[in-house]
Amino acid sequence: MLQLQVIRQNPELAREKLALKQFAEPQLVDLVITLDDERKKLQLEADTIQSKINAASKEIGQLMAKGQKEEAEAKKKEVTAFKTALQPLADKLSETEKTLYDKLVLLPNLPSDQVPAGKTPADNVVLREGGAKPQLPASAVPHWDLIKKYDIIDFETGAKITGSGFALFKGKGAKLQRALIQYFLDFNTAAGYTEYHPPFMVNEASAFGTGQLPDKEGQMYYMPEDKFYMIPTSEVPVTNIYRDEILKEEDLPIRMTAYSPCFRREAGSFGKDVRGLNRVHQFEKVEIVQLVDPAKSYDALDEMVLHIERLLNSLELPYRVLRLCGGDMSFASAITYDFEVYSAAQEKWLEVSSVSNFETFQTNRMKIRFKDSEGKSKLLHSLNGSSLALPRIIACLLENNQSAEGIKLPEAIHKYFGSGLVN
RNA sequence: GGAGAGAUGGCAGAGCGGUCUAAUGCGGCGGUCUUGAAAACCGUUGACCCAAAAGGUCCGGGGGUUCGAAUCCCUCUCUCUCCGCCA
Repeated sequence: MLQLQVIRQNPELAREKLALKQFAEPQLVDLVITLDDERKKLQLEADTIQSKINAASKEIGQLMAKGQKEEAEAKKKEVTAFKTALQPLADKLSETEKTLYDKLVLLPNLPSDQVPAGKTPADNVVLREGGAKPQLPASAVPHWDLIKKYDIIDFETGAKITGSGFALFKGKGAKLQRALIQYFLDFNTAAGYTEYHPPFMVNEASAFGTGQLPDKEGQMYYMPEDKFYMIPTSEVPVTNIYRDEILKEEDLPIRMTAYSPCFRREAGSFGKDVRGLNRVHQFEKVEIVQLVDPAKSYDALDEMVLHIERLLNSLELPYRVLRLCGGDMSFASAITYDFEVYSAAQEKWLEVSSVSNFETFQTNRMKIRFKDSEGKSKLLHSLNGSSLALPRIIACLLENNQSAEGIKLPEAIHKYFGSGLVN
């Protein structure tokens, strides 16, 4: 949720920034400001009357104590008149507050100055590439063939158990996934992130806090009996750890990491281009989240980007870093870097990580604040990134490392898994 | 699933219709004393709305009774205890 004061300070800039994000209703900015003016006016009027009621009520108490019953009764009548006058004002005020809030919540975050213009993924800017694309033998095949050859992931049985897009990992496949999770968590904790294992379902307040509601409601699995949402990413429970809290400056930055399965309905996005592990309803991911002093959030963002780059380098996968254009960024983000790895057999780049600075957009919803050196409470900045999402990493590891002898895995995961898969 | 108890400021905890602008303790901050520290003593210390002053709101959430609610009533959520079931 945007901070009202930011919009009020410079409505023109807010409208420009929203346009960069391809937001269709920039006039909402003006509506929000009008509603806020209305709210202030009503608040003042209501407070003035309330003040009179409070004073009169106190007098009644004192008159009663002195036994001046008649005077007290007269005062009571006075208060009743005030209350009658207050009622419609109070109703109007709460109605205005609600409308204001409902509109404010519809505004996406403003993109930061570094965000390039553009509407579609084609407009994203490739910042750099790393690693080397492998030369595969002519016999090389995509991962959906390799998983059958080695009998490590079974989509047919997954579909039988649950439905399409649910993978059943088996034998070495199950172990490879577990090994990667373990490696990623170790890599993150070694860099100073505290490990968490959160609940995999969240309540409505948590889903709202990180911005999944109301924006992505249809993308989450929902349990109506208990009003729980299956998490689409551990970002949701982990960031909500500090919801409604005021942190001390010396506790910053907060750096957290968590593994979780991620559940996504992916409604409408299944076409013929999404095969095998490229897009599934349940996947494993290790996430990093930071809560930092606003003055330092862009340094933290750079640090997270480097951290993920180091991790990808250790996996010896060819990758590239993109800065997303305004039109391709998520609702809540102020700036996003995507990491893609090159899937050599599919000859495609696959997104494996997304690193974002949300600035105060999430923390404003969650009221995550800190006391600054002057003792004032200020909103923190929240950031997160995947490190990493498993399925596409597994797809690339299989495809890019296939050979006549089998699949040779990178050194970094030998101690977690072994050196590879043999024919 | 059954029965009961509870939810108050950073923490502990009193208050159970009208000086609650919430006692007290701990913690935090400032000071006195001290070469310095500790101890002791004194002072101070919640959040939110409002440009600010004035004013207002907040004692788990929501609703009600009343001139007046932390306090009474309804309801929801959560926590604890006991019983049952269970990985």
